[in-house]
Amino acid sequence: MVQHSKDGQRVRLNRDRVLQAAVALADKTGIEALSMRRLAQDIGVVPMALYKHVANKDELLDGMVDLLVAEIDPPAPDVGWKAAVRLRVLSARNALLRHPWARQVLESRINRTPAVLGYMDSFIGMFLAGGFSVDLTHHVMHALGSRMWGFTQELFQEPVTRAGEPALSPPAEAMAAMLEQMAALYPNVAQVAMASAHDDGSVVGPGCDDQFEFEFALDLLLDGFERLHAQAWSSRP
Amino acid sequence: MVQHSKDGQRVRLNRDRVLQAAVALADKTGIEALSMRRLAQDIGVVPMALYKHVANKDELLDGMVDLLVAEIDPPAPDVGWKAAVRLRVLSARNALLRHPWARQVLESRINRTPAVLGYMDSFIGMFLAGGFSVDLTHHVMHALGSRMWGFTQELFQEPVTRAGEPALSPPAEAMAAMLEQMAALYPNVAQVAMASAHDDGSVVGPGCDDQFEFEFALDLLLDGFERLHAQAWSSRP
DNA sequence: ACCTGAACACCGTTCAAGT
DNA sequence: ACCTGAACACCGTTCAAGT
Repeated sequence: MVQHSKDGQRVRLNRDRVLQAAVALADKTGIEALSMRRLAQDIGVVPMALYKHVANKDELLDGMVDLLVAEIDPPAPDVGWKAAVRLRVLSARNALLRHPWARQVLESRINRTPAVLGYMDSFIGMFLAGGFSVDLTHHVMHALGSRMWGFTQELFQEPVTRAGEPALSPPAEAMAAMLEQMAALYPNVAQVAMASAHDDGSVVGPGCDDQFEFEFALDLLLDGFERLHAQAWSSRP
Repeated sequence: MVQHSKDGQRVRLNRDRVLQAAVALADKTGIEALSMRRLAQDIGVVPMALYKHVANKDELLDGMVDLLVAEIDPPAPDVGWKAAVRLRVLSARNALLRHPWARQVLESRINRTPAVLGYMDSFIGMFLAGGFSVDLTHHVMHALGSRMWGFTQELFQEPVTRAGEPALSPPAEAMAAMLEQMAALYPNVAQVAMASAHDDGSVVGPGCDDQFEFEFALDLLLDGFERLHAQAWSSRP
């Protein structure tokens, strides 16, 4: 993993190399396996060498988020606020799908680096450019919440499969018995799960189309925003 | 912290005492400070004693979530689905405000203990009882997402103040200078922040009414659900 | 200026031994 | 049956020393 230049000399470590390596490692092994020591080992350097380029692990994580933010598309020009917001949120979502660690990192910390503030600023700008009042924009941003980052908490989330381990599932009969017991204990969960499983033909698993669910909620909110804007809604009485 | 019965004998440790102590410790010192070793010390027992009552730290966290779920009110009878859902989500939110660690714990793991599944089941039951199709209920649950747990990612979240440390803020002139710089770099953020600060008279801080923002988004979604239900919306073409 | 080694104060968890 | 002590394989980070 140590990078060498043509003449065999070590490439000098710098902040960007550290952050890129951290993202690559987190992508590959998951966020729990990302430690300063493991990262250093991956780069081919002693743990303490990292501390010349990031102050501590928190700053490392901030830097990783900054790299993620840079992957999100800028607002599309001339498509109207609604399409612009929609496209951008879906672009953020795509960035998140490429970096599964990002959701947890975004959720577990206050993110106020210049890159993050810049993203939020240009996000707010889409509503203002669409003629939204500052007041409505404020509340609408809150309503979007984590959707602005391309995620919401998933309801029927699958267990995180560590990179490497295969997700081994119990044999079919055991599965059927489990389902039966589930249906007895949690009839409503079962009903919803059955219905969506029937739709897409998968018997096990929730059989949800994540993308559909995400856009369903996103559009509900966007439609709500549109309605409020049309009626010149204000939070002030 | 060691509990003794009247005759001075040690009260026998059990799973519930461990979980209660864990919740109390997390409430008091924050989730980062909750370690098996620290918890054991708090209870007055050697670390390994805990492992007779919880398999590992993950199970401890699951158990803590179960205690939280038990604090959420059951569905209110005879008020209609919309009021029932609204009340329950706000009850979940209150439970979360009492236990600041819960949001992170809920977000960082798959929660599928019987207590959690029971909560989800009865939550789904509110929509079904309101005449929602299984299909619509399914998507509506996804749209609620983490709002079902009483939270969404807060946009302008304050830094977490560790229990104990005072939140010291820079002097007023430094603050003003910072705001000016902020406004130059992130004009849209500044505009939104200024407007809401003006509303409630606070100059520093975002000046958001969390409760208002939460209910704003919640009601947008609930209104959207109502509209879809009224028009017999289905995800199947 | 940048990297290193040794050390400190922590983790979660195992195992074999105590009562 | 329940608790203990010692040990293992990890953490993030400090400090003083090397080149």
